[in-house]
Amino acid sequence: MENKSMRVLFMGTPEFAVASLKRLLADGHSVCGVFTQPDKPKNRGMKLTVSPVKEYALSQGLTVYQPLKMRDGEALGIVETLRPELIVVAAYGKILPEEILNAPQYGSINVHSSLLPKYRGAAPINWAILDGETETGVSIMYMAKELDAGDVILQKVTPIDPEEDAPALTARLAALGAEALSEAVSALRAGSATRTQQDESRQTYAAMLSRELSPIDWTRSSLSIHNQVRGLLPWPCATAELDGKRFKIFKTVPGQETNAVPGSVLSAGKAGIELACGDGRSLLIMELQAEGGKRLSADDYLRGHPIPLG
RNA sequence: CGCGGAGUAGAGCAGUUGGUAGCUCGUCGGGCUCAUAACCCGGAGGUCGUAGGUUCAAGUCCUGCCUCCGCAA
Repeated sequence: MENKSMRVLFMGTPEFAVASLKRLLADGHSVCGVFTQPDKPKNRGMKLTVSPVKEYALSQGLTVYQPLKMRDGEALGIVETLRPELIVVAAYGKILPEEILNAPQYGSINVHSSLLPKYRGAAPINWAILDGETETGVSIMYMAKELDAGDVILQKVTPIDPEEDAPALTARLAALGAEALSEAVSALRAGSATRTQQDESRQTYAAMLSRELSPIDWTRSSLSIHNQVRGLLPWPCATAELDGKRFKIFKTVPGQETNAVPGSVLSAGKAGIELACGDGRSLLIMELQAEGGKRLSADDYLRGHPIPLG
């Protein structure tokens, strides 16, 4: 067992990355340090928020580093001091310079939640859903200077359920990613890891999400709006205006055929709030949240807030 | 101290200028119907987030605290 373990420097920030860090520890690797984004004032009251990776790392007694910049030499200094055999990056949120990537003898690898070369970039899971993809997966690849463009070591594919939302898929891919990472590290250690160049002609880019993507355009198809709702969770969320108020929409179900004007409310009851979309079909809102209110099922919401049809 | 909204029956809401706490749904009992997320009748269920204060009287006004949420990041 001893000779199978690696001295690893881990870099990651959100919940997605925690599964991979956990797996490295469970596999018996020696995690010599953890890089994560600096604590930032966030949320209501601008409270200082600690990243999920930092929280977990500290609970395991690991040493956490939160360099502000990757290129001022300080980060490289830390890496040289730690002397990792391998750097593992999972949704760290910072671009690493080549000096750092190439420092470890086994190099640096990344856990990316898409089937590269598709969906390079910051929000691959969300965009896969937004685009209505029926399958996605995780890739473990070497890190190259260009973002998410390095040679792939291995990939794992998984279907996307038509009702699955981004948080659910993220959780599954985090587990799948940890699994793939585990295999990749073993292969690297054993010298049996392969590397496959990405087909640049097929690459697509998953840009960061923004609130501009939120407003629902009811002239679009029922299905694409449904994808928008599932893909934009947990942030920035699809939003709709109903009865003059703005709502976050959390869950929808594609409905029936209709010839009503897009955006009009066809019914509002136990089954949900049914609106007409642009492709002659309707969409049922099942879960929503008004400003200042909490997340409610359409049924619960309607009890205290009748919505006029039309 | 970034801005703002909210805590009232199991759930969602209303409660006007302070004066016996109300609505919809659910729930329980009964009835009606071939039938129904149907309809009718009746009942149970609330220390109004919490601690104080003002008052003859506080869900309602004032102050502190707790919790939840929208915006902004």
